[in-house]
Amino acid sequence: MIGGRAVSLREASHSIVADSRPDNDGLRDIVLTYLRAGDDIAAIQRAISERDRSLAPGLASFEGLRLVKTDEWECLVSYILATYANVPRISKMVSSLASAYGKRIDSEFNAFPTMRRLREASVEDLERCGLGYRARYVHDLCQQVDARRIESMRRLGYDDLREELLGFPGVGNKVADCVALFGFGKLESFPIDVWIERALARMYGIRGSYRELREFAQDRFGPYAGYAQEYLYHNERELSRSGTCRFMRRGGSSDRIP
DNA sequence: GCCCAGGAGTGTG
DNA sequence: CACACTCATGGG
Repeated sequence: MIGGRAVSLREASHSIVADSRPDNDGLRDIVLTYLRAGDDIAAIQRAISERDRSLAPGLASFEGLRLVKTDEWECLVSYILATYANVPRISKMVSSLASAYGKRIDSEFNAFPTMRRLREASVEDLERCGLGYRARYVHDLCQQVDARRIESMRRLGYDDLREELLGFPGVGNKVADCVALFGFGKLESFPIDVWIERALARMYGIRGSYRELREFAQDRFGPYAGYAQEYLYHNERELSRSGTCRFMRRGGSSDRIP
């Protein structure tokens, strides 16, 4: 809401970023950093369209859909929790951890726990937060990661970052790519979950191992594959929920890359 | 009650 | 490397 008027995220981002009044600088930095307001969506969509003409017609309607840039530690733990769980439950696990170990912000909200604080939790403590078998992963992760480790990982390129993330307990291909994309801002990362598998099979008729699908996607979508993933993901979920589909199947001659 | 969830670890072929 | 099986639990 701006001035009591409902606006799109795109318009809100523009208004806040354009407003350089001193008392708005904090909010401006937050929007720039965490809502990626500096990303040139038009240029990104153009780059994706040039690589895959079949996506061009649908992309414009996703103009307001943005990637987020979250805290690396929070992102890492959250996606470890997200394995084999649905979204409402993931939210519940995160808020339970915050309630038990996070700094109190107000009567109904706690910040996500710091590494140091969460390290004090036993496996049993974490299970009481509803983590299930993920409690062991988070507990072991806390014993082998600290702020300096995360800091050093910020300087890595996508491939090296991915390898290091895969060394953490509870981190496989999909989680590593999600943390690389949303936590470390590697826009070439293309996380593949069940929805993306469905999208790639439906639209391109391909199936395969994680590596095969990832190489296909990165070759096809290029340095902004992460944005392409976000578009494909939401389109596939919309298709499942309401039957609407913004992207057509490939197959015509007009969408072929010369 | 039943089925599924924005998967990962482990063991085996 | 690819597959099958198991993992603990809440939501729909």
